[in-house]
Amino acid sequence: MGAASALHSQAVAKRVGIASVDLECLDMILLAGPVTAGQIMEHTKLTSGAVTGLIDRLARKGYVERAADPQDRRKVVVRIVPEAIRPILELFAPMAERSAALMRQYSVEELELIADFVEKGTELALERARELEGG
Amino acid sequence: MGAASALHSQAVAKRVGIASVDLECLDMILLAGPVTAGQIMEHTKLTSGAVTGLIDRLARKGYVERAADPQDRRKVVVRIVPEAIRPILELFAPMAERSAALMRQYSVEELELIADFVEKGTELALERARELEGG
DNA sequence: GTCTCATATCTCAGTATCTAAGATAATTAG
DNA sequence: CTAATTATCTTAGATACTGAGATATGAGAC
Repeated sequence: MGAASALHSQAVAKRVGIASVDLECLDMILLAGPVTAGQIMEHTKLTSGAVTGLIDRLARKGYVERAADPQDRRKVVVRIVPEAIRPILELFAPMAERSAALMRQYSVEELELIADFVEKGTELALERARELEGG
Repeated sequence: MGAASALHSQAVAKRVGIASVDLECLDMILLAGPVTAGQIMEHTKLTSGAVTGLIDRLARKGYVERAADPQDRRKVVVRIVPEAIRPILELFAPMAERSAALMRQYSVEELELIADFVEKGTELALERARELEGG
């Protein structure tokens, strides 16, 4: 399912005309609200130089804007430009709708069971990833 | 969960010292048996030139071997070298064991429900990806 | 058989992205 | 107020990808 989901994202990215990493990053900014370049570094595991380039690409296409953080002026906060990403959200909409339709076929108890499994599986993967990075 | 799974794969790839795409490709060859360069193209959505380079990298490190297809000598079949990938499989083992342990906490009926949901979700993503690529 | 077209992979030039190291600027601690 | 730290940007060099074209094999028409 992870592989299928990655293929879906890749297909959307190709339609939009941006790289998969760039789209993934855009999604992250959308979900996490305005984020700093450093947060993008942590999330994508890219170096600072690569993140600078990534933000440059997204900004050049108008999807995001850079702004100085008033609290800490070393930081750069990156904000989504809502109008610009609307076409992208529309490409995701059919998948979201069909997922919702799939979920409606299950009872609340069943969905809770599935969600619980998914959360535990996610935690397992994240924990093991941390282990591999650390030791 | 897809993102977490991707992070786990990335962490394994980093430990092994190869790129994520290369590891993903190795996994595919392992699952699908000996495959041709063309099948790798389809799976990874890379161009033929990129796949040549990818096989070169895996072969140089000894993980796979090239061989001519006796049926069609234009084709190049790529085979896993089992001894070489053993250390990689060991890095995946803990995650596999813990996933198995998680699954043992559920009844057969519950697991069937979850598997069914996952399969349907996978099909949804693949179908939508095909739509985006086609129309 | 041989000619043509299609298929499978490789090669190569140009482009893009990444890493690593170092520069710049702002913040924090002593 | 100086030194150390933090956050981002810049740059050079390495690597990988795309697209076009080369090479070699296979398949069908005649």
